[in-house]
Amino acid sequence: MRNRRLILDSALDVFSRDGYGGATLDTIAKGAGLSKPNLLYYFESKTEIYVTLLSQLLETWLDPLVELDPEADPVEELLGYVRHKLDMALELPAESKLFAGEILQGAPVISSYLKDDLKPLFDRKCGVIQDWIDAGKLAPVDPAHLIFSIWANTQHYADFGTQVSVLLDDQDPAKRAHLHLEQMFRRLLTPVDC
Amino acid sequence: MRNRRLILDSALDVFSRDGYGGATLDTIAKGAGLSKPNLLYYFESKTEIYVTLLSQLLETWLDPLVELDPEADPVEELLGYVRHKLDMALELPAESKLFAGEILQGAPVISSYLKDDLKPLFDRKCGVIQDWIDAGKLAPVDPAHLIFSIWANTQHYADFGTQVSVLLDDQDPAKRAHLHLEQMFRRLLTPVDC
DNA sequence: GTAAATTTTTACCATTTGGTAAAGTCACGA
DNA sequence: TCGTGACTTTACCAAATGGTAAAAATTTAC
Repeated sequence: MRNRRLILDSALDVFSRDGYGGATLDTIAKGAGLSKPNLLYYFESKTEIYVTLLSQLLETWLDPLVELDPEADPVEELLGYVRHKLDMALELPAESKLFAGEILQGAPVISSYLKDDLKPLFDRKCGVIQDWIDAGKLAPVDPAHLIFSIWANTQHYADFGTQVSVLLDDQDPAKRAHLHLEQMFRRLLTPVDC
Repeated sequence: MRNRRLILDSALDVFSRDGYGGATLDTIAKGAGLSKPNLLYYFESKTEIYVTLLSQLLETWLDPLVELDPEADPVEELLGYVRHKLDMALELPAESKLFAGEILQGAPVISSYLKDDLKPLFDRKCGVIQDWIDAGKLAPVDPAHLIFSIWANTQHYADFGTQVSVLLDDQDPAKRAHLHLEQMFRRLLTPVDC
């Protein structure tokens, strides 16, 4: 069904721009080139569209964290994760904004996902990072807050993209953002012994 | 006028929780202990409440950045800024979320503020940081992206507070967040010559 | 104590919104 | 060619929402 894709594409635009409460079925339908009742032939309700969108998002969104390989070189592995997350934020800002909006409003829809899926993965990866530190392959950092700061820094370029654009005179932030984050996290993570 | 304050307090709650589009005058009025028409005696429209709230917010929000003193010790001055911003995020999460929601939606209300007020201040402070670097008192960093990363890391604890709470099992993140950010930015900013 | 000004309530209203019913269109296989 | 199932349109509805008019209540000033 091609129309389902068109609807979800349009809905991603609208929900990420106007928030759940500000989005209307008419706007979404128009964006997909359909009438509202026609849209409701493919989805039962506004909420169902929103939930579908978030579910699909979550599947791919956490993937980079899953990939974090305990066997690889810790610093490079984490820097690769930073790069990957930054690229995702720069290339898929709407997805990032949709997620941000949902969390901002207290995660009414995905709170059970956070507890049941994200939390165990998060704890596991905190363990991996702690093991790296214990092995002396990584400077001692707080694993949980390290992950928070990676998320915060990368998603900032999507979620606060409007502000970033204004402050940088609309120059493309990608290159300098990459360099800055690489520098920051390399310094933080490289074990010192000089 | 005490009722105006009650209305703004309630509106801050509602707007930051439900977003502009999701907020309703009835909800705001109920939160302030008033009826909707009574609320509209004090404010002309929903938009006026929202704009008033944002204006008041912006006044105090940027203050810490204004205070950044070119004469002080660079590393300690910037670390003090980080601490201050983190404290604000932890103590006034609703304000942070209101701002985040506005930027997330493309800053429809405050885009002129960003261009006319924030941008000049931002450029000035980038200059200060660059001077510090040129004087060898700060490790070479990209000033603009340094500020972004300070904002990103501190506001994260407010804007994504829901997620943080879930992942940390509701333990208070304040102390560890402070330690982590201090460590991260100290390493990034301290000039190396060993 | 009373008139004027301020504040609050009651009763509305037009529009928007999420959603439905049902009639119509279209492709396609028998 | 007819029927069947998938899809689309038209016409609609009840509830919610931002906002108004005007009367009623309350406070303030003299």
